[in-house]
Amino acid sequence: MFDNNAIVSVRDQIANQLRADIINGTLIENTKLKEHALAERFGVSRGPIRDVLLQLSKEGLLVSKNNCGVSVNTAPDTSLQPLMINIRIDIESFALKTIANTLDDKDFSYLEELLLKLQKAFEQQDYALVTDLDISFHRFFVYKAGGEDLVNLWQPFIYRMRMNYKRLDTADACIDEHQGILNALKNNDSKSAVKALKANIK
Amino acid sequence: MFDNNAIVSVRDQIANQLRADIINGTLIENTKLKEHALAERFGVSRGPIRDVLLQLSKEGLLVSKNNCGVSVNTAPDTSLQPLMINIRIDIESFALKTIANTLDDKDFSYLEELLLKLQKAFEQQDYALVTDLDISFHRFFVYKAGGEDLVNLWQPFIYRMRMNYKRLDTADACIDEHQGILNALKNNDSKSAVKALKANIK
DNA sequence: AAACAATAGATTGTTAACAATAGCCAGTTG
DNA sequence: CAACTGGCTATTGTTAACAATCTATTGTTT
Repeated sequence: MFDNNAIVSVRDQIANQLRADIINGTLIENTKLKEHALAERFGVSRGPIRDVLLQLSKEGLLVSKNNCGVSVNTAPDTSLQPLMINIRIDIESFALKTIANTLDDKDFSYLEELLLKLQKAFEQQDYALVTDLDISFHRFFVYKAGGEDLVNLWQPFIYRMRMNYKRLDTADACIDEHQGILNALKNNDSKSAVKALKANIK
Repeated sequence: MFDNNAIVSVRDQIANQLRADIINGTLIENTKLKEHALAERFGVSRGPIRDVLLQLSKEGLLVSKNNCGVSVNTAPDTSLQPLMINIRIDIESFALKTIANTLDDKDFSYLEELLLKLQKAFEQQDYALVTDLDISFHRFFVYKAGGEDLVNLWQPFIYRMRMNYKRLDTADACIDEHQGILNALKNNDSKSAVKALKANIK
């Protein structure tokens, strides 16, 4: 996940693209996705496409009915939102507490760089990239604390939640909140980090 | 999920079988699963098998490395267990509170029947079935409260947790705990239901 | 005209052959 | 003797054709 080898499988590339389209609203709710059309779009056969659709269904972004194809899932019912927020906070607080005092300079510069890119993405109004970087920032903690394993449990929540608020905070607030988390980590102050996190998740 | 049509896709049948094998310990950690062998075992081609492996990887029961096949995942690190227990309780408490006062006789008799089967499975020492029925009991709440959507978020946690304790409680304790939840629901006492739930999850 | 049945088209589910890749073992070289 | 290169085998990744299923339309019947 955070190793040097930047090779990404065809499947993951397609999955990332479709995920982005759904989260950004390019693909609207209930849109039916046809395997053949997607295969043509990405220049592969239907096999890998089916893999991707299955994957995204497991993540909750798509819903699939037997022999009836898959379509873009509706945003989760708002009644679920408080629950999902709680769980995100549970997981990410756990992560922050776990990794506090274990980060080195390389980790910090990775996060700093992420925030710089985030700032730039805001300036260029590239909101797809904003979302991507935002998620990457949080994923870093989760991965550090619980590895691929915990990331797999955590990811569906964040993806599903993102379907609800297409509109993001103002740039300044978002950057500040993330910077708050990062600063607290630098000071080995996990309590403040969690506090900053809670301000960020809503 | 709980509708009459009992038709289950080939994919799901195979997935259920493999899941059971992993949770029950028939398939031990780090066992490498070969697509061709599985295809032969289940009498299908490699296509559906690949789908299943991808699905179970998303659930965390398997891990997959590019071009290197999939193998049975190790049980989650014990440091994650408190977190996972919390989240299960979060979700299932939410579910119990949500559905309290909404259940009808049909629901209750479904749950009663489940407990009867559970008792029988214990008597016959069919622990695979015990696990299955236990999970079904809890899934009922979660589905009622949040539909397929919430089930998808919840399921990976329960599967992953089940990898840790192969050994189940004694029959009596397990039945009693579930009966406690059911009784509280019948009395529309969601508070007691949650309390009984917390006793059950550990 | 409304309801039902049959048919045609489109779409997914499955299969088997083909291509690419990783791991392993032998043979070679310093 | 250790380390490396090369090819071989086993396994996964991909493809395109075929089978099964669903949707919609059209035609028939009452």
